[in-house]
Amino acid sequence: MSVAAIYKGACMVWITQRDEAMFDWLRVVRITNTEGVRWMLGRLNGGDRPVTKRAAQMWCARMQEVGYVDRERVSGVGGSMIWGTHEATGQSAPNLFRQTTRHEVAVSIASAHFQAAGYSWEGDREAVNRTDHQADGVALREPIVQLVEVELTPKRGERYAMIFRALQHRYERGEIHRVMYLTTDEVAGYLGRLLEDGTGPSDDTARGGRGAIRRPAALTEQLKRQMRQLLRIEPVFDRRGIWETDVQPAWLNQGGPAPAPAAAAGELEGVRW
DNA sequence: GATCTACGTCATATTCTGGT
DNA sequence: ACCAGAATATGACGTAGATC
Repeated sequence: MSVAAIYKGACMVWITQRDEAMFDWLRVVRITNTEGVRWMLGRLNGGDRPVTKRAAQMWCARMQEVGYVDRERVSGVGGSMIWGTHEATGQSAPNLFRQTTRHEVAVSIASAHFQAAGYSWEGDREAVNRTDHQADGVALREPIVQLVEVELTPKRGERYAMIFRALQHRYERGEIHRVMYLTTDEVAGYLGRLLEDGTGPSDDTARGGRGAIRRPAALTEQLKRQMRQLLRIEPVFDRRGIWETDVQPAWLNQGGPAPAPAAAAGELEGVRW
């Protein structure tokens, strides 16, 4: 193993391949928290379990001491935000107070869980046009290509209709096999109703920050049926966007190989998940 | 074997939050 | 503003493993 010793005053910190792999991961996800570090360190240590919270904190403290990691406690979020410094990742520090930051941290936790379960993880390709959709990440485990969406607040029904059409298009082209929605309880309930009868939530619970969500007339029966096959919805995040657990959910190892899109086209019921 | 880092557990300190 | 409890971070210490 290639190991570099970094001296900072009287303190010496070993930078191992594992640490460099952590920096690579931080370059992809940009920002995370202690939970994400726990699972990624566990994965890079060669296991499928997270290290303890203390170990993750110690790793952050060591890397912070030599200037490779920075962190900050943010009021109301819970825990510290953690990111790689410019020296470690070549990227500038993230803005901790953007609305999307909580979402980015949640995506990083999802990424860490998938990788701990043996998937590889990469960012989705950019949307090719206005009707296309870029997911939060892609979890790969040969031969299955799984898009991952982290959904902490519900979108408008019309927006979902557009996204679902884009997902179905990508599925039919053979680009992807499945889509996993990792959500809060609230969003899971909303999406579940949306895919069942298209009614969506009552107006007072269906606020995505842009007013009440109305009935999404654009969601056709065919699209709902297609999405019930293509999507899987798992409510793993709490209201803060934290997914805190020491055990991997069973569904990370469920599903088996997906059928080719051509085969699935005529035989949709119950084959993909 | 000596020395050093990594990581675990337990105890303690600090910070945040919600109620009065 | 103040207080109590919860959440989170930190410190101390022991053990394991790597290196010389």
